[in-house]
Amino acid sequence: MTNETTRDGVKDGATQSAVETAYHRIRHLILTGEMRSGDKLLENQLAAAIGVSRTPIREALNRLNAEGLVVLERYRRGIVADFSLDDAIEIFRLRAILEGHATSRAASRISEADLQRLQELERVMETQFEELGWNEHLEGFDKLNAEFHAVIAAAAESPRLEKILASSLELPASIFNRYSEPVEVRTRRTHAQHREILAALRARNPEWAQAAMNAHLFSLLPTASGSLEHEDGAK
Amino acid sequence: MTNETTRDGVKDGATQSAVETAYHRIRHLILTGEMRSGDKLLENQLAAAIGVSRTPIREALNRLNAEGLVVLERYRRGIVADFSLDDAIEIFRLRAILEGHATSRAASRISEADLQRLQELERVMETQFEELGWNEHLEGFDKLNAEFHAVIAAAAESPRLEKILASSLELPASIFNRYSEPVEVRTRRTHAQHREILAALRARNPEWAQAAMNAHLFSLLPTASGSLEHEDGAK
DNA sequence: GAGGAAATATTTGTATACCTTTCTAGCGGA
DNA sequence: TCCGCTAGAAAGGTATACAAATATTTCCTC
Repeated sequence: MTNETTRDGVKDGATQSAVETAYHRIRHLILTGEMRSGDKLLENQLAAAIGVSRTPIREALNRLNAEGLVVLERYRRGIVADFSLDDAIEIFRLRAILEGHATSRAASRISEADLQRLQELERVMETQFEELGWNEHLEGFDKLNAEFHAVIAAAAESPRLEKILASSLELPASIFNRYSEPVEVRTRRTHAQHREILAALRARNPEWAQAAMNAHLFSLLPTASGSLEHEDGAK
Repeated sequence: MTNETTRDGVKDGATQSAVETAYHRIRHLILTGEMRSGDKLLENQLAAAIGVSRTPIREALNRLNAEGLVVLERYRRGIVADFSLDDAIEIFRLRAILEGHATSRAASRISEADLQRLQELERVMETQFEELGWNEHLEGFDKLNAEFHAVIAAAAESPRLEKILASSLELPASIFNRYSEPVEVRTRRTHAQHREILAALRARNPEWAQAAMNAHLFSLLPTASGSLEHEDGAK
């Protein structure tokens, strides 16, 4: 039940390739906010930092470029992509459409094991929230929440849909936190919504499941004019 | 509008990079059916054929792998992806969802120039069909039809949506023709549907436009059991 | 002739060298 | 001071060399 990434599970020795290493390292830098929008991505510098040559670095940057996380132009140095409010809105709208569809399909396909996994994930998220409070639970929450959504996407049994959700519609957590409602407002509602999605999946009710997922995502969707007064004046 | 295909144009304009050349050449080989599912993609062989080194070939193959057109496994030679009937159904379903959404957005955003471009494209398609007949018009049709859909996708003004439609949900024409209804059945209906989509866009009616696009795409969607009896016996 | 292990040939993965283009610091003139 | 220009430096693009792994052939045993 606690298997994280060992799909085949035979041997985890598997010596990750240099481009896999580079890809995950750079992606992590961006998604966690260690590198911010506009930061320069110099191939030599990254190669030295990660300990491989420029070749795998270039391959990793190209993948991240295709996913929209970095911007590459010929002969120009790559930079971390900038996400405007409009970008965030667009991503959430597309996520809602595609993840709603995925949830609908998942409702009639998901296995009992996956349902239990979802319940366990949500239980841990809520426990950590109660124990650690609003801010300290965030790091663990992001990871667990990502798996919660990934399990549902996988249960839809549509490999291209799963891939699009995992690769093309990612948003750095820092950007998300910048544009969305503050964590105090959305945390309790998120947990209630997760429980409702789980209930709809258990009931194997595609329409309900889709609607619940849509409600969840649209509730997080930032709006251009209305809901940003809470932004702190500093910065 | 965009003057693509500037092969060695008279203008000094932007000599295409080696990876762009390789990417388009290989992609064309696959989409037109010159290379079929399962065919081996040897880097050295492609490099020699296209006249560049392995480096840009590898970059092109990686892009095509991300788009789902080729399958790469570490240390194994790449092969042209295989598209099953289920794959074709999945792609058309996702296209319908996303392109329907794009058409809805386009209805309230599309420019007069783009509307005229769509009308012109449809006019040429119908003219060529009348003049060349069912089979001979196909090559030209595929290109014009692709632009018809691309203009609408661009008019939606959602760059990620446009990119997903252009890159992640492509299907080789040969595969499409294998699984879909024969050209004699679908050609006239396709033109009627294009006219309806155009009318809905002109009327700036998002719901109508989305529904018309969905009808168009779902009418092309192959079904697992019902609609393939027309397949000629020679299998 | 079949099966399988070792030897050989191919093929991909990575590092490095070299070329082309962009970036930047410094200079000179208005 | 502010442009504009121009080398020199820096960075990305491509070709090539070499290492690691796979694919194929050879050859032995039965």
